[in-house]
Amino acid sequence: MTWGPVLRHIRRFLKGYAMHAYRTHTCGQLRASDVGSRVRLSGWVNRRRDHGGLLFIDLRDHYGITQAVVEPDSPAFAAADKARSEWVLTLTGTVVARTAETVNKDLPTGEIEIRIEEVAVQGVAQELPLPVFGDLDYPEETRLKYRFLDLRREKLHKNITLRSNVISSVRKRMIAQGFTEFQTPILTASSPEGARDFLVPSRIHPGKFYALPQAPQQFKQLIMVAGFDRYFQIAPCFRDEDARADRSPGEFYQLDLEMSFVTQDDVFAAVEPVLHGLFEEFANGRSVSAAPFTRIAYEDSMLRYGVDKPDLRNPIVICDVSDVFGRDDVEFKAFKNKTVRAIPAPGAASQPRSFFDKLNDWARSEMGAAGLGYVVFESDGGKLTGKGPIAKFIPEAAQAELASRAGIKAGDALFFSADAKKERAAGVAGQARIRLGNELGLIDKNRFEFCWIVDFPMFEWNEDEKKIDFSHNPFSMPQFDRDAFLKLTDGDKDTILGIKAYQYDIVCNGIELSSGAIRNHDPDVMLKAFELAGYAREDTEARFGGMLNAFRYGAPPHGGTAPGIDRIVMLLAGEENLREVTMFPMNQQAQDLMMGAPSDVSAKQLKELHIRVVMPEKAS
RNA sequence: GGGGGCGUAGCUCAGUUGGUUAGAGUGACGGCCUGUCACGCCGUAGGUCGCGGGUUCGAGCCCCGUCGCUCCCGCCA
Repeated sequence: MTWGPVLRHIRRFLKGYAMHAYRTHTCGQLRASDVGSRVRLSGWVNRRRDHGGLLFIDLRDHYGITQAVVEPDSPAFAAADKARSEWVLTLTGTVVARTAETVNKDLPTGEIEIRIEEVAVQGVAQELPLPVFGDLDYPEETRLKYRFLDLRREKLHKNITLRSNVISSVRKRMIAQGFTEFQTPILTASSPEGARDFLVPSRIHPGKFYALPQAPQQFKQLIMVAGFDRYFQIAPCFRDEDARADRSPGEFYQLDLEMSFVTQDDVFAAVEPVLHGLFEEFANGRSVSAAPFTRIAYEDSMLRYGVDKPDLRNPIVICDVSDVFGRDDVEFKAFKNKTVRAIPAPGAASQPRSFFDKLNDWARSEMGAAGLGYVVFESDGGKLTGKGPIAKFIPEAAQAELASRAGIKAGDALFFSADAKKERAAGVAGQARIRLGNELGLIDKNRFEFCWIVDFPMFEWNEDEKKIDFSHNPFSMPQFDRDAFLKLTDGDKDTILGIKAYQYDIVCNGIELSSGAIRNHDPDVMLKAFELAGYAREDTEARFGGMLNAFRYGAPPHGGTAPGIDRIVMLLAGEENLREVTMFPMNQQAQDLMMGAPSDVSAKQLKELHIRVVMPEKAS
């Protein structure tokens, strides 16, 4: 006789009855069909409701909330009664159906509850500096210091989960498009252009430093030179610049991508389905503009929207009316010989006087403008008539011209931004357009409107230093005949400043999601471009020798872009601050309040790194 | 580096023209309550009004300085 079959039988028997130490189900799992089962759940005490003769405990985990109940005559009551908010408990009991009146329709588990038979305390919690239950707003400092509590809260927990799902979807979509994921170094060389670098001192090489990559820009181009054809990476990027609500201090993530043997249109065609599909997947009822996305030349964007990242949900379109104010019959002297941009404000005629004064004050104080003139158009016996402080300087015919050019109808107002400098007039008009869109409620929050901004200028005039600068990315390919480009000299200033680059941004709802370009893979053109921007050939060779050298051994034409992951998640989550979609963010002063970074280091560590700290002198 | 806003109980906030003992809600603690799900009711504890200085008979409130947080400008190829 053998014991084998008997042991197997016993094992099978025990498996049916012995419970897992912590849980048989999650807190979001049980349904009416589970009634009668004996189950074990583990989680945090979300909420405790003590009715004296009856104690409810809502147990919460990542998956959901389940109500548990215990009565005073139960042997488990004493233990359950001690539990407080955010204690971690393991509850064992039987699933019972709730009566019709006590079903909670707001919870997926609302048809049942657990009748508590055993309570095990896994972890107690002190009084909370930040309640997990509820969605009240709390101070940033508290939230960051107790990030682990904030992350338990529903909104943040959801946002971070969304972020993970977004990244997972991006990977799938990129791989499906034939891209291959590669890692690039975190410790690399300091790059002379761009933002301030984070530096890491070298122990082995005294006095020398690594830099954290601002972006894997040169690496991804080298990957193309290496023949991998299509690269992507969810790439960490590090820039030591001051923070903003939509700009994390220190570090952020990009969907970095690069492709070989492509034109600008090929890059667009590869990126559009990824972004469009991604946004559709997580839109949750919101609409996503159809691919192919609208393409707007930089110059047109600056004219029509006053910014290079227009929010196309805003229906307001700016137009130039300099010539109307230049006419002899228009007497408004303040606008003569200036660039004048007109910003229509649909329906603003019914706004009180304070609305116009407030906007004017804002333009003067925050934008440093001379002010925002305006004309209110009303119907006067079927005829459109301008009213307001400056209307009397504008004769009827000129008013009609302004109205028709700006698409004004009765009940609208028309604001004017004027400046001797074209860029300033455009900039103030652009900010006024955004403000008017918000204040007049013209922005549909349930839409994602994408566009490409294309044809950025390759160079710009630096007025302070009286020289030509790169206006965006020095590695972009100029839209110019190669031979003619190589022959350009300093004397061709106007021609040079007119050169566009194969440089483009993706914008969604007024947020710049990414910047990209068809790269300059021709060493001669690259040296020439840097020469035009005032860098001697030797300097360029010294600074970008690695990449230039690579281009001399057979470089394919290539291009790419790098949408910001954090900003994408921010848009999809409907948040206005990156900290709401980042698991462990730093504060605006680039400090991690939970971990205490940055921190002092020991004298020994400094010595090993050949570093001596010189504290800044305190102003006295 | 510069500008705006904020700083009062563990937390969210109120606090009148400068006037007696600085309040409410929430959380904590104790009591009552058998169907709640933001449970309800009663009670208790909890304060260097960010910090320092000044004006005043008297300052949470006014002034100066300072620190912290936040938003913006600069900066972010």
